[in-house]
Amino acid sequence: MKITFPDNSSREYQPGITAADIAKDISQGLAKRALAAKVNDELVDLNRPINQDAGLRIITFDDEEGKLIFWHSSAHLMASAIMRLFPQTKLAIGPAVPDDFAARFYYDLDLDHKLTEKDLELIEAEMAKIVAEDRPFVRSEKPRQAALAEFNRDNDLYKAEIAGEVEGETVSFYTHGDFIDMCRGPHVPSTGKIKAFKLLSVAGAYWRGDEKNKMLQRIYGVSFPDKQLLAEHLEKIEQAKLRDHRLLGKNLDLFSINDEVGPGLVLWHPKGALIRHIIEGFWKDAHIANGYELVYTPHIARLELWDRSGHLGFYKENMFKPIEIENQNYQLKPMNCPFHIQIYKARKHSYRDLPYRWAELGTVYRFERSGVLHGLPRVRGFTQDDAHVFCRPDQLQDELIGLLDFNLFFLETFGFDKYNTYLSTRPEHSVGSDESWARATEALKNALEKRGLPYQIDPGEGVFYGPKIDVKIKDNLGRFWQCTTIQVDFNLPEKFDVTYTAEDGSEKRAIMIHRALLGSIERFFGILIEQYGGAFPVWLAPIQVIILPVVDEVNDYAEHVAQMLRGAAIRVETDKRSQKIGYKIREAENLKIPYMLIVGKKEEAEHTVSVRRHKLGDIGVVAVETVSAEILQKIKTKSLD
RNA sequence: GCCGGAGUAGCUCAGGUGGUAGAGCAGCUGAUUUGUAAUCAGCUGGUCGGGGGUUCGAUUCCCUUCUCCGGCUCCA
Repeated sequence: MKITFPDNSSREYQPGITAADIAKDISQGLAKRALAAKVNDELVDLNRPINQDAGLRIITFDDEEGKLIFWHSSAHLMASAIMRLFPQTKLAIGPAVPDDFAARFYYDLDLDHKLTEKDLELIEAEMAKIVAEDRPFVRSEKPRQAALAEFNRDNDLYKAEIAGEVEGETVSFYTHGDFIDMCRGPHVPSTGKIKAFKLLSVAGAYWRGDEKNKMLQRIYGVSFPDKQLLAEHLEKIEQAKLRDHRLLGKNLDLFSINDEVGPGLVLWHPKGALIRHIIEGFWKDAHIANGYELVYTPHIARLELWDRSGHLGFYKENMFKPIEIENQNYQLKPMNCPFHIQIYKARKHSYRDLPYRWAELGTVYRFERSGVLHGLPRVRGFTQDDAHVFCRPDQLQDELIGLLDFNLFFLETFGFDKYNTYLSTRPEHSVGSDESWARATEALKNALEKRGLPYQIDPGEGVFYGPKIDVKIKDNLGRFWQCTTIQVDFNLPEKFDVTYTAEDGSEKRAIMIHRALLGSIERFFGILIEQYGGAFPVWLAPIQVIILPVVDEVNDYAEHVAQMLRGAAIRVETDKRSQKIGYKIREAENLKIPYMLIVGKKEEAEHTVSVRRHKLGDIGVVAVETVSAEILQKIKTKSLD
């Protein structure tokens, strides 16, 4: 029979041969690295016989599928160790998690004993034994009904629930050593393949992710085919910790969240506030330059406004309680849109004047459940870089395309050039006619396609009033963050009777687009801190330059240089303390100030400065004008280096 | 909200089987005049997260509450 490989080459083999044998026939190296096989389009174990002509790809850890198989097998390995140590454990589910950054596996367990860090070490030690035993993974099959009966007999309720739902009349099991688990597979050949692993954490997780269900214990782990890869992965995790915006926010004195003020409420310290000011200034200028007008709206409004908008009906649980004053209820705003609608309704509008693009950095308050608060990304008060476009149906397409371009301009300015785009369709709980949802979804889709942006459909993930496009940006560590959302809305215009006067004098319904590009200023700031590791590019750095005099005698010259730069609108400070230069440099490096200008008697005499760049080190001695021009150029171009 | 863990000086942490705590850094004062990542000395600084209980006595034991951390769920 003929086996065809991915490069379209082929070889002849006897029927019944396994992928493992074929891998060995190709090369010893491949045989060693082989984890599983893809026969035609099906992932199978290496030892499954191939009986007819087929396409074959040997799967290794380098393949995405290979990693998932490897981690899935690791979950089995971990479960087998747990069953040896805690035989009373009921196993729930143990998959691999595909994620660019947080790649890992877990197993959800039901056991009375509360697992601790210490237990993780015990489990790791037991896993190491099972790896040393090099137990092969062996597949077997059973009629589904028989398996179901056994699970019910053994009171293995989680497996029974899964067995009750899988398709087909047989289910497969994988055994290694004395451990058996129902599993679709495939798996790596044997436990000996899993040479390097680490259990990361234990946490609660609801069965099937439903908070009505029982809370199980979940152990997360990572594993790799060799120790080097594991070490690299753990190093990556350590690096991420150093970039954590909560840590940097404290160390660089950017912001704080204070217990006495309240959880999820951000205090912007001067340096953080300055960065925010620059971002917001850039944002406003760019909006005005792109045909937007700025508006401001209050922080509270009559409760009835939110009832009419539908927010009360859909998000009451996540809104702060109303404030009662003079027998009237007022609501702290969770959204800006009803206000913008009221601005629109302040007068009549001609079809000639549309579209209106109204933008506001609007601070909203949402009651987030206590357990979900997290640094800057998840807070109770935050500022949306919001805008609403009111347009005619015939303008919708162009508006959306313009928005996509405008958005990418923003993201790229901050150095985000990789992103995933999603189109979210109608959710279960929503308002409006099927027809308007179809139109809105179609409009978003067309815009994406006209702009040639690849996207994934996120079924049922739209907002109650309309479908949306979401953009998740990828940061320097490969993590994705949701920022942009662009939502088409036929519903609020309906509820608030938003119209314009058409050419023929009739009143026609306007269409609204809701959009936030950076999302929340707080969250975006958090993302930026992590993206840059606290070392902001020159245009954003709160202190762009620090002058470091070597001895007190040149303090006047240092101040003179500072004044020159300040005159060019560069943010500069001078460190005139009687400290050794190494001390001042160390401090400036820790503050991640992009330019350190060291001046001593030599520089004073020559009217020069010795330039040191953050992380790059000593650059050399240049004229003040030279470095000033360089810095101004970087600011002007919003350079990222 | 749920599961688990943790709250000691501004920060990072040590300590104590119940007798009111200690270091480094930061801050302050002084000395030092220094050439590319930490000069030296002295001083200040804590109701040991809050409240309640047990006790002669609680930072330590118990209860409760708040906040944070790792997750789950949720996120207009």
